[in-house]
Amino acid sequence: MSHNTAEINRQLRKAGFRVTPQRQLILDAVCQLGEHVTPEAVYDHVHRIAPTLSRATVYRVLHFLTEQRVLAMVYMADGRLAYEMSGPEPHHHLVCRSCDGLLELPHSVLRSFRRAMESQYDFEIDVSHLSFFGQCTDCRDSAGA
Amino acid sequence: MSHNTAEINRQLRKAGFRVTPQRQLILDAVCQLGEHVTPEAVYDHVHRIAPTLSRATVYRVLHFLTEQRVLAMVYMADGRLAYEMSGPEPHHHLVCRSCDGLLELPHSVLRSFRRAMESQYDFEIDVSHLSFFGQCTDCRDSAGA
DNA sequence: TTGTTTATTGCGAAAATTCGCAATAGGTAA
DNA sequence: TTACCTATTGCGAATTTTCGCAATAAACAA
Repeated sequence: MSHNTAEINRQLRKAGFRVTPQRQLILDAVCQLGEHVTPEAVYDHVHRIAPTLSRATVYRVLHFLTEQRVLAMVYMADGRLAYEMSGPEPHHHLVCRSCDGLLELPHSVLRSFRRAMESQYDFEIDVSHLSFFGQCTDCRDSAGA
Repeated sequence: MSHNTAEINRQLRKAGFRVTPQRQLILDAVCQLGEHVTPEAVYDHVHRIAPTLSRATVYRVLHFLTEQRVLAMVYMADGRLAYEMSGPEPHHHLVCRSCDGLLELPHSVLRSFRRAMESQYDFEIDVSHLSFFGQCTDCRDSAGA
């Protein structure tokens, strides 16, 4: 468990929300399961510990924690939705549509783009996590051969 | 109807796929319904004309036409998936999470970013349509007040 | 502690999306 | 035109995601 539970709980309470065992379990699950965690994976994991915890709650909590910026939504190549912890330093992915491979993109790469949107459009992009889809070197090479 | 049917059909046949009335109806529907068209909207529209056309087919054709780059997937602020024609000149959106408003982003803005990814990571980003989420001026102002 | 308020959960049903498979019908070549 | 091959459809069932509402239990104040 690498997230700061106490800090997160304080933040939620301060905003008038409640810290429930369900929310903690689900957060722990995402944290342990790593990157690109699907709702079903969370449910499976959590259901073993708390068999009465319902699917609906998993979905609701996942949404909720995303709104609170504790988690970040991640789009998979197939269009499905997954989640992961949204750490203090955002990171991004280049997702290859052909091989489903992931390339990490440091946040610094997005900084200038974000600033440009702010100055040109007065729009504040949420960059907690972005995924870009396309083709990696290897797949492009083998396709073009 | 503003898409070049003949050209698209030719392209599909050339790739070994078939041009069916269902596919044409669904494509026409997306074209007519405009931007950010949901599967349900397509089904409603198409179902009036062809009552036996099934939901499954709508989903399959939407996926298919996206793979063929005829349509582009668009993520809505709530995480749901929608579709739209992927014209010759891509355009992008700044989507406000608070008011769901859309700001058009000309493709030129993305060009340099795309090139950077290509030279730095040798990764070819598919930029047929991108959506960035965040907050627009108005919502930020009213929230911060 | 105890009581009050109301955010949150669990349940079952609804809605949305995907899957498997037999039947249909495009494309092509003779 | 006809016949063949197989991509695609429609159907119904499975799976995933959302919804509505009554019951529960966090947070907080007394």
